[in-house]
This record gives sequence, structure tokens and C-alpha cells, in this order.
Amino acid sequence: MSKCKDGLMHIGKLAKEAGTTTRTVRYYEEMGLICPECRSSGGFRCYSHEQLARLRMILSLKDMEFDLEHIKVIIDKREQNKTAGELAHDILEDLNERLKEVEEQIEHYKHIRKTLTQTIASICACLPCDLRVEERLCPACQTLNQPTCQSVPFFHSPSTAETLELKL
Amino acid sequence: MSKCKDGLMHIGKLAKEAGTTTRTVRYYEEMGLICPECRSSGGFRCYSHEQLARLRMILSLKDMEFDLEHIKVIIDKREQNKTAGELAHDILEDLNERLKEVEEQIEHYKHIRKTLTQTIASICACLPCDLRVEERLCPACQTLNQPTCQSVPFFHSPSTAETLELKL
DNA sequence: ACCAAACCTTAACGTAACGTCAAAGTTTTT
DNA sequence: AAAAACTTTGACGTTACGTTAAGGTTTGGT
Repeated sequence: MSKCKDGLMHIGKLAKEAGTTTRTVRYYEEMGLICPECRSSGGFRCYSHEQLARLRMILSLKDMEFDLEHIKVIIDKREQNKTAGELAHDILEDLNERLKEVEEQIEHYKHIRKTLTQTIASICACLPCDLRVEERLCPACQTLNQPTCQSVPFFHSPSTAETLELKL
Repeated sequence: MSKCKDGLMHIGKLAKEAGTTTRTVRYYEEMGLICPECRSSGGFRCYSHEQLARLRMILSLKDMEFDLEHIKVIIDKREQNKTAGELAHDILEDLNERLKEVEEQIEHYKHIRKTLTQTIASICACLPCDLRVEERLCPACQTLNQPTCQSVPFFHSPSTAETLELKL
């Protein structure tokens, strides 16, 4: 019935079972992360359930946003026969490092959120202004000794500044 | 003294003043985001202070992680002569949309942090295990009706699962 | 005026992780 | 046996620049 021996499957089924695409599987093969158990007489890739487990493992690490190079290092650690305890110790280093990075990402985006909300608040003050952008400052903006809606630059900051100076 | 007229500056100074690189400025020019006021007789790009303000504006938007295509749209809105109020209204849409995305990013990374900490906690249980990874389950892992340190897949999840099943 | 240092020019390849054709061969189903 | 469904390799496209490379231009000093 099937040209695929035993419980082996072709790349399409493997990908679907793992919830990814065939292109991704082939790319991971190029990167040396996974390779088929064998090929069919016609050249189709055939995978076992162990390969599927390995692929899922890779995808789990990808969900944590490890880059592929790092994932390779991590799964290679399994091949070096150590005790489970030693392996756990090694892997924990990677996970803790990643955890730290993720926490930095959270702070990073919180920072962006802060400047965004400040910027939004400032611009709201310009909503009732009827002046053209090229014209002079409106009274409100002149009064406020802060971001204005008529000066030339729309946003203005040396990119290193903590808060954005906003100008319409 | 200077071949650069008036208060014009060459690309190096522009970049430094804005806190970026010459490569970036040239790339933005390619993308149609900014272009020099004129060229020197020898072909050097010359920029005015208004260009500098524009560049800073672009970089501010980049700090908020708008992509360049979107930045282009936003700064082009300034050129369409509207009232400051109309412009503010338009820009607020972009900013609010971005704010929403940023909040999604925060949630996204919080989710990753959660799976990471859970995974770390599970693996810690395997630290005292002396068994080889290929061998059978250690008593502790057999007892715990949960992630174990001896099953073949290291991490295992259909990638869509909420929590990772962790296996050493 | 002349030379070297510092700066600028364009061109082009490299990056990360695949998506998306294209053209042609294989397997499965009818 | 033919058609439908799947697979193969190959190669270009994506984003925002970094990084040489090879060769002109400006600037500063003597």
C-alpha cells in the first residue's frame, strides 16, 4: 500500500503532526538540526516517530525564541552521554540565560509603551488646533512650554533621549 | 574654508548629530525617507538643519519600532497640508495601533517567561539524577506523574500547547 | 601649493528563518 | 492507466542595515 516502510512517514505528515511546514523541516535539515531516517526509492524523505519527537523538541525551543544556532547546541547536548543530572545542569544554564533575556524584552517593550502613551497624551492636546502645520504656533502650544503642534519636526529626539519631545 | 555652504553639513556630521551611522542615512535615502538638500561639487551629500530634524523624527519613530515603510507613510502625512488637528487625528491612529501591538508584545513575552519558569522548575527536579539519558526512568521521575528526565524527547510539545511538557 | 589624514562615493555581499514560486519527478487514488 | 496529491531541488525575496572594497574629495598643516 504505502511505499513508506513500517511506521515511517513522509515530510508532509511529519510537518503537519508537528504543526509546521515542509519548508521549515527542509530548512532545519540544511541547518543540521534534523535529518530523515532514510529516503524512499524515489527520493522522498522518510521519518520515524523519534524524528517527530525531535522536531517537536526543536519547535518547543523555537517557541521560547532561541535562535536555531543555539537550539542546535542545546539538542546536541543530549547526544553527549551524560547523566540526566549533568544534562539538566547544562540545560538550566541556557534556560536561565534565556529567561533573563525575555525579562529584558518585557522591560524594553514597557519602555516603548511608556514613551508611546506620553506621546499620545501630548498629541491629543493638538486635536482642536485649526492652524496649518506650516504656520506659526497656536496659542495653546505657545503657552505650554513643551511639545508644540507647529514646529517643523514632527517627532524630535536624539534617539538616545529618555522621553520623546513631540512636535506636530 | 568649507566647501559646504551656509550651515549645511556632510553626511558624517548629520549622522553623528542624530546618533546614527552614515550607512543608515544612505539606506533611508534609498527608501525615500530623506534626501540631501544638495550635493557638493565633488558629489558629497549636504544636509540642512531641517534634514537633521527630519532624521531625528524618523529615528524617534524607529525607537517605537515602527517599520520603515510605516514611518514613510507617517512622515508623508505631514507633507499633505492639513490643519494640526487633522494631522494629530491621523497620527493618533498610528500611535494607538502601535500601542496595542506593543501591549501584545508584552503579553507575548510574559507568556514565554511563564513557560520558561515552569520548564526550569521541572528540570530542577532532575538535577540529582545519576542515570544516563538513554536508560530507564529514575524512581523520582517514575513517581512524579509528570515530566520525566529519561524519556527520549527532551522537550516535547505540539508547539500549540499551552504549557510545555518537559522531558530530560 | 602640496601632501597626508580624514571623509566621502557607489557597489555588492552577508544576515535569520523561512515564504513562495517554478519545473519536474513520485506516490497514491480512482 | 490517468489524474490528483505529494515530493524534489533550486533559487529569489524579505528587513534594516553592517561590513568590506576600490577609489574620489575635503580638510588641515606645512
